Amino acid sequence: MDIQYASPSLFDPPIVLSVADTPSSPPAAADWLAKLNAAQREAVDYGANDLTRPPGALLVIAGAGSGKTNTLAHRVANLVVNGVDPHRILLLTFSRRAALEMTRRVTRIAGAALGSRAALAQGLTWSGTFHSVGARLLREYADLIGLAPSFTINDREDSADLMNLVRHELGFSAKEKRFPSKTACFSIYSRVVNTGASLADVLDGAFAWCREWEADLRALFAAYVDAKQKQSVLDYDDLLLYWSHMAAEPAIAADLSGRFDHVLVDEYQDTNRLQASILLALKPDGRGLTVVGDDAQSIYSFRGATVRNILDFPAHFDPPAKQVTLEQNYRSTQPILEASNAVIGLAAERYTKNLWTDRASAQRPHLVTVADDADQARYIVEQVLAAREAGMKLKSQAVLFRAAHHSATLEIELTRRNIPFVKFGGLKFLDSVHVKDVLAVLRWAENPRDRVAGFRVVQLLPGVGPATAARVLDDIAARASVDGLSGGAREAAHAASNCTAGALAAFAPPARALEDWHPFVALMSSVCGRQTRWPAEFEMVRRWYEPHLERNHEDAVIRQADLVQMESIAGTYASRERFLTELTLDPPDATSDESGVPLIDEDYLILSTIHSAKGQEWRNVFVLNGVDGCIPSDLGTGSEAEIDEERRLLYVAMTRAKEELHIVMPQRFYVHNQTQLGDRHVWASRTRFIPPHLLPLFDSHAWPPAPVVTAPTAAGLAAAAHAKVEIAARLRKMWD
DNA sequence: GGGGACCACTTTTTT
DNA sequence: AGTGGTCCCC
Repeated sequence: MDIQYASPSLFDPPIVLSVADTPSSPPAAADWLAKLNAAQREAVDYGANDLTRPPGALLVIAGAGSGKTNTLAHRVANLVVNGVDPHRILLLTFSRRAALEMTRRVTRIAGAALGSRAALAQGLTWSGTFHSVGARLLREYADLIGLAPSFTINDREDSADLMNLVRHELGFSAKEKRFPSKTACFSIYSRVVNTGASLADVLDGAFAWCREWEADLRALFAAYVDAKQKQSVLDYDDLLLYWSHMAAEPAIAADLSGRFDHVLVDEYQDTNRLQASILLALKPDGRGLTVVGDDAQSIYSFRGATVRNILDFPAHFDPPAKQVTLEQNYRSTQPILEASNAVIGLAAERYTKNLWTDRASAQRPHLVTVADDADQARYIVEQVLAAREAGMKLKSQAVLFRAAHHSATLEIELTRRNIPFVKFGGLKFLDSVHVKDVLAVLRWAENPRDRVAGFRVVQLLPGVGPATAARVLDDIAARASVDGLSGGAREAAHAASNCTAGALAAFAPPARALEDWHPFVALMSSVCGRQTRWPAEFEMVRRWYEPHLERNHEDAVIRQADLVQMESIAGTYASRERFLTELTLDPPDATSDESGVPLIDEDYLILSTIHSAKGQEWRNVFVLNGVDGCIPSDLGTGSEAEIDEERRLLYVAMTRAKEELHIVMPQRFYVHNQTQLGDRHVWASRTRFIPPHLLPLFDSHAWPPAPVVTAPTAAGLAAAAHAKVEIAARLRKMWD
């Protein structure tokens, strides 16, 4: 089959490595590999210098801080040094940040080895998350698989909204007994897709209270899939699902897997069945496949990830995958590592190794008892500032927590004390209504069949509610189906675009919306017809939106500032489509206090959920709320498996620390909005993951320290008696 | 049919 | 704090 690549710009001209740079045996057994230990070296070298064909599957079990990223980067660099075309390497990472870091390192390492750094800088074009790579591939092959290339991607909320729309249409919202919420429906759907399990099994396992709705849910999901297809909209799961089906289709599979000689996957313990199936479809015999991970750090099972992927990996292939284990930890001091090992050692199921290190230290991790949330914040501020006084940058220090809201009190205290910070995880500014409103306009323009976006946009006008909005959308759809009947997916999309403007202009709005209707039609026809160049278009939408923002929100000024900031982000993307896609798949993951995002060179403290801290390290680490109910979260104690995942979370948090680790335990904390009792506080006890027999591994103390009662000593008084101090006289003198 | 007022409920983690 | 539902008036 002859594949025409839709966007050739994705492929930079292949890098030509000069013959002198690629000797058949790597230069002098490569001293650039000399710093690696034996196990790392084995992983890096495995099959790398056989130019005839890629080696069989490789599994690298890499404990926390064992130089995993470095090893993977060296392996990629080694492949390139040995002549593999970097364009033919697919590198799947967990986040965009990880992808950038990896590309940076590979460039540096391979550059040092080859002395042709500049050429390699643009080489690794295929690195990113499963989802973003999937989106790219799907756009290229869209025509072949009956997908409109202009498809838009729904984030979690959009997907739930669409699910809700369908739920209403099927009349499930009016059932006599309450039907599962849109979020619940969507979670169930997503879980079925990601785990590859049957609906019945998923319901039995994780959603027992929805068991009775199985038949209705099945009908709902069928209608949901139908709606997505009619609207040319994909959700996150579809990016993987379409990819996996595409890769299993013989006509496309050969071309697809032929594009990549090597596929490398980071954080393999956090992939799900669907992702594993994609890899197997790409590399059925495992040749050229490398996966790296650590089962002790698996913390994403709530999203369908399964450690079975990593455990069963070797046996998938014949001969079984080569396995290399990295056990030397280069990150943490020995006492920190010992405490972390002890915590993970109590897991019901233990798969791996104890990490070891030669970084000695006398300082055990601190286990600090404080009175409450407020004292916890004060303790951290005091310690952070003290460390900075001692020369440790704020950026080298991090505060980690189980749930995003756990840092609320600390954030207030930091703001009050003027300490800059950046927070990772939790709500993104993309989730706020005003940002979603503006994005909905752009998404609707990009894909006029996107009903969720259109529904939202039309209702921004005063006097337009769900009923009118539905009529508007029906008008547009009716027009589009007449005009677009003959063409394929691409033609239909174009036709739909024209129809939006036409149908809007012809629509008779309700009296209350009359005044706002014409500016709205003008905006939409301009945006749909691409009459304005890209970043300028954003400004146009923003200006149109501003009066609606002011009408609907008390705090319009703050929200306006967000949109202005977003406009400058928009300017960094080449097109509307790129902007929407990348923003949905890799949303900016940091938020900071109201002073705005700190400048690059400015120093700031890191606040992060434990999940978002994955793969990172800091010299000084504070873990908030080391108490039962927070770690483990009281919502995650249903089963032994859930508890173990919470334990791994604590393990991940602890192993982020290089030099100092503080686990802080407020003795009581406030619970807000309890239904019956209103706000109240509850007493908390130390996390169950640090039982009494582990206490010797920690340095336990309370803060603030009990005041030492001092009295003048007899000797002191005797000494003072010699010098009689005339204080009264001094006070008088002040006014002379 | 739109929308304001009021109430109950809810968020653990994220591509 | 924001959502979703219901009630009621325009």
